[in-house]
Amino acid sequence: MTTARRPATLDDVARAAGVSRSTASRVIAGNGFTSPVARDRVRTAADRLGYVPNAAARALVRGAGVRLLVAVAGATPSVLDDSYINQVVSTSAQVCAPYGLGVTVEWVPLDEPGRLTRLADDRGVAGLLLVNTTDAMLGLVPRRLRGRTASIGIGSASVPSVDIDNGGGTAAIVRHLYATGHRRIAMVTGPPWLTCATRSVEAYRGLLRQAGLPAREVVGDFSAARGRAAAREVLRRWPDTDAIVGISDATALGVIGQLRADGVQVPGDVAVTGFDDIPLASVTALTTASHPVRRIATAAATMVLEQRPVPPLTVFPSALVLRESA
Amino acid sequence: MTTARRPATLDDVARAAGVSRSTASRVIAGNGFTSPVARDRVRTAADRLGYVPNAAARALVRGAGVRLLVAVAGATPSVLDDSYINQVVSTSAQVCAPYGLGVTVEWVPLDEPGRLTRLADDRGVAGLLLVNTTDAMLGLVPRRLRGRTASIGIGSASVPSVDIDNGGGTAAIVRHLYATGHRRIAMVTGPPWLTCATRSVEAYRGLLRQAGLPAREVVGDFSAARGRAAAREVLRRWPDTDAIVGISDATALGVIGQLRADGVQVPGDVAVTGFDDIPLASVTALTTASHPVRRIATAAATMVLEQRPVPPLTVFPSALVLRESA
DNA sequence: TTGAAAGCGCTAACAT
DNA sequence: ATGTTAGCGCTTTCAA
Repeated sequence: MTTARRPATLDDVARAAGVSRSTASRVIAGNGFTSPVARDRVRTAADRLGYVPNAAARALVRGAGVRLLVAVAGATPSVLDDSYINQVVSTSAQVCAPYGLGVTVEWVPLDEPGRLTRLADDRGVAGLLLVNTTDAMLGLVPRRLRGRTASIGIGSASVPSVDIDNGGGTAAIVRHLYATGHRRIAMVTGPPWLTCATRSVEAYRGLLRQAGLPAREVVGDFSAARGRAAAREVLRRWPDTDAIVGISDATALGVIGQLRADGVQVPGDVAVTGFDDIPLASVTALTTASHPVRRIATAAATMVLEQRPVPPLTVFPSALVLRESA
Repeated sequence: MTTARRPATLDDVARAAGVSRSTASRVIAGNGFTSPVARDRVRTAADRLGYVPNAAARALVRGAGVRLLVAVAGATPSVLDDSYINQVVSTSAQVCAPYGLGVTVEWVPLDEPGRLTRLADDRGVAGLLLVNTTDAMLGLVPRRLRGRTASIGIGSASVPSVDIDNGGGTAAIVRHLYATGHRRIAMVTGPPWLTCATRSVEAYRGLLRQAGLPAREVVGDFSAARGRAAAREVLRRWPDTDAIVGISDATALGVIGQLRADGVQVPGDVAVTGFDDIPLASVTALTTASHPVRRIATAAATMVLEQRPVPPLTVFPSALVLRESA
């Protein structure tokens, strides 16, 4: 039985390997010149002792941080209470684990982007992951964090980003509706300030215009509750509507719930589509577009962790998922 | 404009306040004796300089860690890919933010509880949050982390826990079914090793026994896919079943999907209930029991952060939510 | 290619 | 009640 003794430090490893602490450090951290012999001996010793570098000590001397900050822009703190955000945070936390870094989430009010500065000025912050960010916030990323920042959504010259092809995804949905005979297609949109939502709306508008059809838009906010209300509004304003495009699955499910409650057949009378392909979309047979959120979050987190030159924009495709609701 | 200069250290604060670094430390960290005058001057100086303690330095000297480890027990790594876990991780990350601690998630294989030891031996780990843990894992919490560990689910003499009153919640559901005239009630259970799931099953069995009714159990795994298959199995084995209790909302939604696909009316022919009240339960009009997951995660995370003596077990109630499916 | 030495920012004895 | 002092474990000049 191994007694619960003090865990090995770099000094222990160096001593066991018969080299100086500096050499051991160079081998473990992977910087500076080391002879193959030294490398080998240090690695062996480290393995044998179960050496794990002390993240705090490392961060201290390097002036680096110990955690990844996920900064989510939004109107209210409740934006953090969202399954998409949960997934991004949780995935980041998985990606960070092997690096010995933790993850923290904070809300940045839309009308007070300067909050980001306060948060990012903390030296404990090793990297920054912006979610649903605005141009104003992108401009406020402190210089110290340049190259240690990535954005999920829009990016900038100095902030690389990963994004979903929302336009393409929405276009595929609208084309499908058109191809299946729908001509009076309405949309429940997202908040206007959100670029990714705007791209969907623009794709919808563009396609309808091309087809010579009028746009029928009601503003929503991604929530199911708003979706219910929006469904009523759509049918009140345009009673002959035969399809409703939801900006999100939650929106679409709200729409469907309200329609069915009002005796409207889905998809018989009105076809309904979502966006995101949340787990329950499959259960509820919702036609939607799927997005690899985990892969996206992984890509973004990896960018800030790896510090390698990365392409300024990585676009992930949106894939049409046909089910029964449209 | 404030030039982007080096952030203030404790030394800067001490100098500005005209006291020694130790005094400043005592004021900021809140330990040891300090005069009201000193307290005041240090606090003022810290505010003025925008001082933020360096988490790495603090952790280093204290021998404490810099992150909270959320350890999730499960059969496969895919347990991390779950909305409940996402919510726990994300909530913890919110709670940890003001403490300057990050969060990390790792999977602990059920058949290899020792993995926990390896993970927790990392000195970077400041605290431990066990999720869906087993007795074997509870016994492996390293001594260093005693008092810095909490469990969501079962606990032990040395590990305080927060838990849901699954038994009570399930009992309320079964009673409701009974009260509404159902007598041939089946249940799609969870994996047998999970204590919280077992408690639900036992409540179900107990109530049926009391009523002199036979139990009808099919093993599930919380997933919708398994729910679909289980629905078929239930009706094959007991064709006259008039109600199905799902161990989770996903299970129940799978059950409902399959029943409807097979032309069975819900709740007309068979009533179906879920458990958890996920956001979409309301949209799909699922009768279920709701649990304050965010409050639970907050309570658990706070326990490990605050280090105060806490009650060994905090039970959160399960609240019956009546909708249309039963 | 390696070692010696300095110090990152902070806390906690210990002394006063 | 406060100051002095000695590190926590690591990286990184600087010399050799």
